[in-house]
Amino acid sequence: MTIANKESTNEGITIDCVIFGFNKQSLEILLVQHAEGESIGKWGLLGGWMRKEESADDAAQRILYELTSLDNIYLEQLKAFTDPNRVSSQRVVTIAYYTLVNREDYNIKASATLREAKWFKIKDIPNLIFDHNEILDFSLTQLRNRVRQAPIGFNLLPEKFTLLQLMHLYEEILSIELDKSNFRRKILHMKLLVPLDEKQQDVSHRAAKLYKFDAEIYEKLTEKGFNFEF
Amino acid sequence: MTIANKESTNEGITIDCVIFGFNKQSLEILLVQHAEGESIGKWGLLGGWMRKEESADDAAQRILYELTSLDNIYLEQLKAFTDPNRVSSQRVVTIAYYTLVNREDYNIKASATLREAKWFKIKDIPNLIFDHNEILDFSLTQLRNRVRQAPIGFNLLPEKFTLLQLMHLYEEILSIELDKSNFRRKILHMKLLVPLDEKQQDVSHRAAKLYKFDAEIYEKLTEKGFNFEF
DNA sequence: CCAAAAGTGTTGTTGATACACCCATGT
DNA sequence: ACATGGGTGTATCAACAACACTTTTGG
Repeated sequence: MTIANKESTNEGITIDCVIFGFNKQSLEILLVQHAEGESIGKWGLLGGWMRKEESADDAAQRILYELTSLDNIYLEQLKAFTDPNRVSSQRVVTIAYYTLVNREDYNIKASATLREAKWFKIKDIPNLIFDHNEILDFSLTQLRNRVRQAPIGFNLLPEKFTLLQLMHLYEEILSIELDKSNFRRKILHMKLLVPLDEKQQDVSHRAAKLYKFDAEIYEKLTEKGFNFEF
Repeated sequence: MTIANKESTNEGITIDCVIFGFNKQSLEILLVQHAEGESIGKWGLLGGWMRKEESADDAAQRILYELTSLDNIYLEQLKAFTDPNRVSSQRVVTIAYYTLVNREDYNIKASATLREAKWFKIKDIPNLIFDHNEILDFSLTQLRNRVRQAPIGFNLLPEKFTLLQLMHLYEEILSIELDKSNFRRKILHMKLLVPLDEKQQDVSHRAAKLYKFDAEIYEKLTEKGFNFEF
């Protein structure tokens, strides 16, 4: 994020967001181009100063909204990065967040954005400003752990999805190969997904049934002692 | 932590530590008594200001050392707590840590401490200053999750321990009951523990074999794809 | 008819669970 | 001898992996 414009901000604390998206079977990250300061043109995480009257969660929501116009996004605090030398010119502590967005939603609303933003495949991440590569690595590890313990992967998919889409998502995030049949059994057995009376359209093969994830069902199962594990 | 004495500190950022210990089959937390300000006599987490030239990790180590004289302790960043009103008088962001200590080590070295400190059982935690109860609750949830995913519980035990001690530790932290036989099988099957040529002393029943945890073995197993799961 | 993905069925293996039982030691 | 915890053995069941198979649909 940019080291300028501190009016009404909390001294020395910024927010940085790692924004994950999923597109055509690959995991991607949204980066923004730096517009000011020493490092014009370099890519980095989306960030901004935390304001005096807002919490870090609120600040992250605001910063995310300013870029994407997206609201109500899955957002989780990652870690505070505090190395005194992480930014050369002055001391800045950053509180990093990661977020999972549905690329379809994003594509619709992201028109009126201020900064240059672009999706990068994990393999193609360039050198980023400050310690942003480190933050990104950390967030990837975190995502890989979390996605096995809680049903958060759905946030990367459209509301209605097929089981194979979901399987490809897990394969990509965890860098593993899965067996179609076993994956179906395992997921359906959890009774977490709502089967819809709809099928894929315009595919040149047998159309797959669509499912959606229901957070309420998950809550109820959790109360009964159910534990999502993949 | 106390809202005073900010010379050479980073503006508005403190460190708070949730210190877990395990004593006679119950999980306990070390709290310190507030000596200054509005809330004299109230209990809270051990805390202090982060200094300008140190990272949060370093600050946490230092603050912990100042109280306990303990070095090289298992310490992990929990979360930044940032509600603008979490401290009434002014805005203070805190970066919370949790740490697992071996009570035996602590008892030896904790003599020359500055503040009044006391161990509390989880059930007996009083009302704490600021949002420290919230931080504590969060750390408990975190501990319960982490202890199942990584071999960190050993930090709460003496270097040499019996399998039953370890089992009681898990039972207490996770609030569950475990089967002795099945627990032994599961843990020993991981081949993570080193059996020692030593037995318990001075017990009024058959003496149990002692084991120790070896971090190097764990590293090697992890490289081979082993995943600690309890 | 063929390609491509959807979806079902079968089987062997592994690991968790429940529980019964014997062993060693201090009082 | 008995209480207390240490330690072993076994039967049952559920979950998972591997893999073969059938079904639907567009081109």
